[in-house]
Amino acid sequence: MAEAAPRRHPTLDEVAEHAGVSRSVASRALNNAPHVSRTKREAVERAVRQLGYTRNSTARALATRQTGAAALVISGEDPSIFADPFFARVIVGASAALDSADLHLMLCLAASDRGRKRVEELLRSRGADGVMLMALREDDPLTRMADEAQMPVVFGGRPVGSVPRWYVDVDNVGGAREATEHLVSRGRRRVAVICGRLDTEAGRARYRGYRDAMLGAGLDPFPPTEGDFTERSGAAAMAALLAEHPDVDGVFAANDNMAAGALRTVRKAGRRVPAEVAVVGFDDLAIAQVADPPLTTVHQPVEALGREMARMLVALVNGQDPTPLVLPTRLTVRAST
Amino acid sequence: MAEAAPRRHPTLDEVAEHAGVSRSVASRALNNAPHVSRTKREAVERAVRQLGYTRNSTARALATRQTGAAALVISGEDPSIFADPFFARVIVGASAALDSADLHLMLCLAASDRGRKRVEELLRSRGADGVMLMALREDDPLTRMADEAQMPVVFGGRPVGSVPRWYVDVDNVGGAREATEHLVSRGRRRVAVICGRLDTEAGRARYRGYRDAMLGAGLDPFPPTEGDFTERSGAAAMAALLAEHPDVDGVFAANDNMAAGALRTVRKAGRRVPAEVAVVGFDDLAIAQVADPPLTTVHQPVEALGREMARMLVALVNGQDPTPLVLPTRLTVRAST
DNA sequence: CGTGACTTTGGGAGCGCTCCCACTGGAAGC
DNA sequence: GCTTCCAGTGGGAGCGCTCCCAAAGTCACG
Repeated sequence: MAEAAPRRHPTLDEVAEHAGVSRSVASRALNNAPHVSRTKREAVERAVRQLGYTRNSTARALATRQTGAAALVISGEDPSIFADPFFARVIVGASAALDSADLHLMLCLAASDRGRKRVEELLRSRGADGVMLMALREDDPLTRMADEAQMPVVFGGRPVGSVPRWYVDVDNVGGAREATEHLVSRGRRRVAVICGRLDTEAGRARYRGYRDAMLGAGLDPFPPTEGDFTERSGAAAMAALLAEHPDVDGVFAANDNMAAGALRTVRKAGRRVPAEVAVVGFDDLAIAQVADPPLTTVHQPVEALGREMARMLVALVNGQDPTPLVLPTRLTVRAST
Repeated sequence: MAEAAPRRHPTLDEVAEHAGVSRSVASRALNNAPHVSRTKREAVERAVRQLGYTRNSTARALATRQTGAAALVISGEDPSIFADPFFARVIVGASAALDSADLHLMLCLAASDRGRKRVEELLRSRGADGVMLMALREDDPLTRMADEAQMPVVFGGRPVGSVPRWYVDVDNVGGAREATEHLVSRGRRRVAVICGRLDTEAGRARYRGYRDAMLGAGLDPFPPTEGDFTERSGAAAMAALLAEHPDVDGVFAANDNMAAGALRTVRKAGRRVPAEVAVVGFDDLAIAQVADPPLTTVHQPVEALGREMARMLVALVNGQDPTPLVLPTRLTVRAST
């Protein structure tokens, strides 16, 4: 026609013109909406193909007030927390669930101040349809931002000191209790604990579970020896434990990384696992199976955690009001106990 | 005023009215653009504060034709490939670089057909300003999509069989060669190789490096024993190797996961590392330090890989024409050799 | 053949922002 | 005193889409 110039991106108007219909009809045809005759629908489809048209998602987002994206925000002082494969698996689960709801995933590592600023900007400027929040710590500035967010918020794990309206968590207390009871049932009496960060709810809850189990068994719980969920901190905590309580015969570590570190220290100290010291972890990540000896651990459904967070968010975005979820854990016994 | 109704989201027009200026001035003030008097600028800032205004990022995106987001696409048959902590570290690097360019990160795990469809949709509908592509395999459908993408594309690692215009890679050949030469320098003569997937460029390049080094030392290279970059596959490959070539005295594994698996098998077979069999890995991920014995490995700058990909993309988005980058590797010697 | 009940159609008004441009008025230059 | 210049200003036209709504066409039924 007149405009043979190869425009970069054809618009819906051009498709409509090419197909000899109005913009409205073209739009309806594209969205598989009703009230379009068979002929015109086909004409539009042909025009789309000939022009290589793809709808501009930004314009659509503006008109519909839906961005088509959900954000996953991972808090933490420094970005290396994200190196924990735990998050990778959460993402796998969330990504799958978002995929089936046709939502894209925006990943925000809110480590630096700048990162947090940008998250705040995102939450306030409606750059996403909803947000999933993880790894919050005590007095985390993200908690306030979440309150002020202009969109639905789902928490992964509960924040410290408050119970949000919507969250997906794992039965940390129950899992830790079961792990500790298992050690006791193996005849251990001096069962120590290597805690995760006690400024996280998961860290606290797992200690609580340990404590409950010890008291329930009529044993003295150890005071918390705190790690930060890394292998290195587990190794250090175990060294401290061995120095102070040489008669320790069991250890519950609040995650697998720290349990692996503990294993390393115990081995280096020349003690045998599980004969002299039995060790239980938490998470059941890959490292648990690779550890030497393979780690007895509390399995938690990590992909499911991500998936359920995403599903809950999708429900919220669709105007529903889902109920919070606490996923069960399950003890997996291997050679370390 | 007349409209005392508590509107959900104030618009720029409302801010302008509240501040007694025009929309244009308000916009300029918000963007720190020139041609705004001090008084009006302050009036706008006050109005913004009073109304709790935040700019609608979608509307802005439509007007500027910039989404403010970059996508990171990770290919792969099944999503579990993403569990490899390698990607987490790439993300940490990329995220930091994108942060300083004020771009958000969209993460796409293009595992399923549906996932790939959605990536294609994203690339064609300009849902991002640019895209980083990783873990492509031979004849990967994403290669074609990348060609047709309506935005800049940066490759992480080279795709099989072609050299894209913009990429960041790691010196896989050089690293593998150095690893193998190191084994030879330790007096090993029967040095086997556990390859990564040979339908990836990294897998092939690392085998090539191994082969070069063996030939250079006047030794017979082993034919490739192929793994898939997982610990389990490394263990299996090592078992096969030991069965077929009981006299193996050195192994180069194409990544740390497989090297760790090999370590496990060797230990189970009752051979000592490194006395009887020396093992070298590739990547220098956390597992290398935790392995028993700690793994000699080819360190690659994983965060830097992500960072440089992001930087290159930012440059492209800004209309520059950066040059491809190949990052150096470095052998890190530990107790396994 | 009129009437109500649909379905199909396209015009137009947004969604909330940026940016071009024409206009004003005061300072500087001659 | 009269141009020249430019910082400051606001109107208006998009960006490309969705969706409301009024108008036109189709059909069956009494």
